[in-house]
Amino acid sequence: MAVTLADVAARAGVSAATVSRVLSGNYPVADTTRTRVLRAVDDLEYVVNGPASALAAATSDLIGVLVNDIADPFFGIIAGAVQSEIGDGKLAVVCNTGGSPERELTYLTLLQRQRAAAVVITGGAVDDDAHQAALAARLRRLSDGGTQVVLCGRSPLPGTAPAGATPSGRDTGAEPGGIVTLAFDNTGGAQRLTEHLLTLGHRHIGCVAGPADRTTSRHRLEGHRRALTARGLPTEDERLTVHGGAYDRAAGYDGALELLRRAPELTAVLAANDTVALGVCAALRDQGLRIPEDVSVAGFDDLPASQDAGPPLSTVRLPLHSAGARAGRLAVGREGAPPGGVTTVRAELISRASTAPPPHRPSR
Amino acid sequence: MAVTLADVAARAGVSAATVSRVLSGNYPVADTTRTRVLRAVDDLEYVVNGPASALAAATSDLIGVLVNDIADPFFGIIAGAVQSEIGDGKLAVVCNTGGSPERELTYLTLLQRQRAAAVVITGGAVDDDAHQAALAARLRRLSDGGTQVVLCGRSPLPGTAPAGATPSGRDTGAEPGGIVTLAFDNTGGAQRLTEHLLTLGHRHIGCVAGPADRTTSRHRLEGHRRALTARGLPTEDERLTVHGGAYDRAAGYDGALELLRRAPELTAVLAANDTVALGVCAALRDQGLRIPEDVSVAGFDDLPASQDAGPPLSTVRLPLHSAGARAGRLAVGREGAPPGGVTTVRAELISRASTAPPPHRPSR
DNA sequence: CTGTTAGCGCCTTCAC
DNA sequence: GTGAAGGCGCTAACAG
Repeated sequence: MAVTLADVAARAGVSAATVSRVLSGNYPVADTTRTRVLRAVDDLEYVVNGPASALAAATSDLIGVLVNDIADPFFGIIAGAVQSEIGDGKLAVVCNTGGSPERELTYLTLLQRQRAAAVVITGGAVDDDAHQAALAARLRRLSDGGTQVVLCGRSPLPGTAPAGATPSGRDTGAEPGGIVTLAFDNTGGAQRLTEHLLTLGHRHIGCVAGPADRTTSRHRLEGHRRALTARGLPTEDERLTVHGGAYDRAAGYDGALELLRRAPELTAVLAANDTVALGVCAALRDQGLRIPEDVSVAGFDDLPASQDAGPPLSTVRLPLHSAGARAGRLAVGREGAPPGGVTTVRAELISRASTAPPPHRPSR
Repeated sequence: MAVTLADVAARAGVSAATVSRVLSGNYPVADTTRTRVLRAVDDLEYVVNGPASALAAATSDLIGVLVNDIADPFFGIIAGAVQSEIGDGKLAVVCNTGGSPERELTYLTLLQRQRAAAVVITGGAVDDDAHQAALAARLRRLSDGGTQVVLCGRSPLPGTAPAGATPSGRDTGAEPGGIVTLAFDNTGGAQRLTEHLLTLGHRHIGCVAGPADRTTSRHRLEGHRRALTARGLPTEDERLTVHGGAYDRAAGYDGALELLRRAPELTAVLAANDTVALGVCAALRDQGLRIPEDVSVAGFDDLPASQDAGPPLSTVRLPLHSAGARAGRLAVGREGAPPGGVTTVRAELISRASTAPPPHRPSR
């Protein structure tokens, strides 16, 4: 039905092999024949059959990108950056996992089925050994099958990337097909954020953390506690921390109300991320509290919208675009893997109007 | 190298055809053989070879989604909704065109090469007859090749979807493989937004419109002018309208400054969309103007961030999620095409704190 | 219900 | 520099 290589060959008066060679370009062909073939291609509006070519060549130009939620700019920015770096001939297959480990595995199977050239997995993982192991197994199989695997914004898989170079000096992470990791410094960022609040004078800091079963949540909380401990302050986890069901605005809203109920004396709230922080702000305002005069609020990620929020959010900037771009380059082999296969990208404190010193006397 | 159907067949003691039948499920197979095959599949960790299967069956489970910028929540929301409706076995290939018509065509070729099952094109088009024609031609070819084409948030292509049912009563848009369009009512939405401003008492309304060569920009401006004309007011296009180079914050910032220079008496600014509006707000604030006391600002789209902006934006809500979901269902044939192949989805006025009556006396 | 037989369209050694 | 031929892994008629 559709026009095939053979049709083009017939029209150009050459063999199918020649047409193939002209099209792939990686083989010497006489200039005169080349132009003749190209004209035939044009006349017939021939378009290569991807599946057939992938089958014969045992390669594909599909690159999978796994994200929790493409509607969330956090992931959108990373995905866009990945795509901008993989080149014009490659196609980015974006898969929304919704944060579900099962869907993550399902999509990886689908991508393996497509013989994807690479897979970029973004965002934090579910903090569960069984799932981590299942994931690691599948990723190793993908990697063995020639698919380049890149983790972006997630800690290295256990047992996948050796910690540092091996005794022999080989950095195993750099071998082609190895699993490369670009981790975000969630712990360090959160620590600096809490220090910022402590320096402002806050002593009653609530946390609306992310879902309890996510590594990102755990790491950010860890940074928070570290800052507290470093100053010899108690952490009061159980009372001052609530876990939301998701990283969304509603979780922030509900979490803030719960926090206020438990600890009306608090003067600052640390949110799981910027989106959650906006929900926190909304809840506080609805309770008649001013930000930052009565309560300070801080987010995480520094999404573009955060600078235009009311008030602009203090937060921790993650270099989402550059990390995604680097992940894209790693995926297509345009950049070598870092030594050990793992790099951690720094998170930078951004101080804006949503944080300020606490009120002199508890206003409530 | 990788395990194939034949390997599974050998291990299960059946023929390759039987394995294929078990896996695709659309053919009667004895229960005992089925389980035996399934166990072999499991033992060998077999994963179907997508390209081979696509080649043999002449179908693919790839669905292309063309967006201007996946980092923009406008497109992220639509893309996410599309993906949520296409089903678990289908893969969404998200392509960032960056608004460039050339890249749009390039990606369509790539998708045609993959023999994509469907293609969803989102967002406005470039307002250029040549490009529109080239696009229409390529889409028709895709459509003829069995790819379902869906336009989401874009006006119907000229000469593609007949206006209404044909005289004979056939609604050509409903035939499988036809090009389906879900258009946004940009004109109506903008008209209502300007009416809102006029009702508040504004008489000097500036526009920071989108790029001049985009249909979306044109349609929104048209709505604005219509509202003006309906009240017998002059439009003053050349002086009160500036076109940004993109739909981004910087365009809003620069556009607002330019507008202020040209028409310091203005009391309201209509932005191309919410993101642009945030830039406008930033510029106005930097000039010492209060929103909405000195100047009102309105956006378009009602992105999630808009309700949390400072101040919350008055805007026009576009049902991005439901439109994307519908586009997804249309793409996979889970929903029939509307009569004539075209539907326009309504845009709803959302009034928030960024718009208010103008100051009594021009404050400047 | 299951096995056999042809291709699907292209790439890639081999010869010429 | 170009052609001929085989096979990539799977599906879809046919038989049985």
